[in-house]
Amino acid sequence: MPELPEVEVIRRGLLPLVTGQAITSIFCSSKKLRLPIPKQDLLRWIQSQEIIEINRRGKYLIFIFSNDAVMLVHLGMSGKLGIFSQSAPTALHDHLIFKLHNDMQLRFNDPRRFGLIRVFPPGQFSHLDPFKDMGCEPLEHQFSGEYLKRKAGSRLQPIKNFLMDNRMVAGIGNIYANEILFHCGLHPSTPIGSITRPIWQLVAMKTKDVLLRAIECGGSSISDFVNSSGQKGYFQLELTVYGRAGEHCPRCTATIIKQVIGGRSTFFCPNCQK
DNA sequence: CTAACTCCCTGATAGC
DNA sequence: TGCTATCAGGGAGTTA
Repeated sequence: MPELPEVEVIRRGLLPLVTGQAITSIFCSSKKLRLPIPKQDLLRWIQSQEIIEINRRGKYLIFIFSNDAVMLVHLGMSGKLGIFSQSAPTALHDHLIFKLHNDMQLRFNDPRRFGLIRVFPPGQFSHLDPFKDMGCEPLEHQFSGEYLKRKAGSRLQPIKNFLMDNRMVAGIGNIYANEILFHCGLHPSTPIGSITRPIWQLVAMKTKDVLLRAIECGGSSISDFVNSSGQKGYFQLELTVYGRAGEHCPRCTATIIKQVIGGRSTFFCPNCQK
């Protein structure tokens, strides 16, 4: 389940392999992802164009092409992007394949089809800004305790739901919300309206720490991008609480608890997180 | 206005 | 061994 760090690692892994490459042909499956794959727009605007850069906003990858067309890719729950040789056999659930000028292929594989591919014709991207409601990038300067406090207001919402709300903070999913709150010593149900300025500053700092550390972990396995099994190991980060119900807290002797908060599995140490 | 729920989808796993 | 039930969850949409 790629969240901001995984998406960033994928971006960095792909960059040196695809920038400057023209798309010589495109294969699309007819299966619907979150939305149908825009086959006609891909053929019309992306085919034969060169990849100029790849950016990221939250969990979205933003491919910029030489004609100024833009393709957004969201990996959903199970989406993967990888570079393969032409001779590598295609896999079940390969939904989009770009054949590149250097005879390699960029493949998008997504078993659960929660992913999303969108194409913006040249000049249309900023016009229809799909990120207008998205919150701050947590690794950018303006993401701060002040920002969080302002967004939170006096509402009763549990902080975990708040951190996972992409209108508040971009790119944080269930796993990193759990990890961040552990490192803050905050109970996931803490009402955001009750959180003080210094604690918001702690949240901002720990959010940056956890995400940056995860990106660094992923960076060490970037070489796995070119192989027939796609990228693996971009999940090398040692998770402190997520998925560890019943195990001992690494900081004290208490047992980590699993509880559903906001419809999602939530893991925390009942002793360290108050 | 917020908050809580539903749906989309397949693969891994638990239970029988 | 082989079946079925359950769970995983991002984001959009709907309901309360």
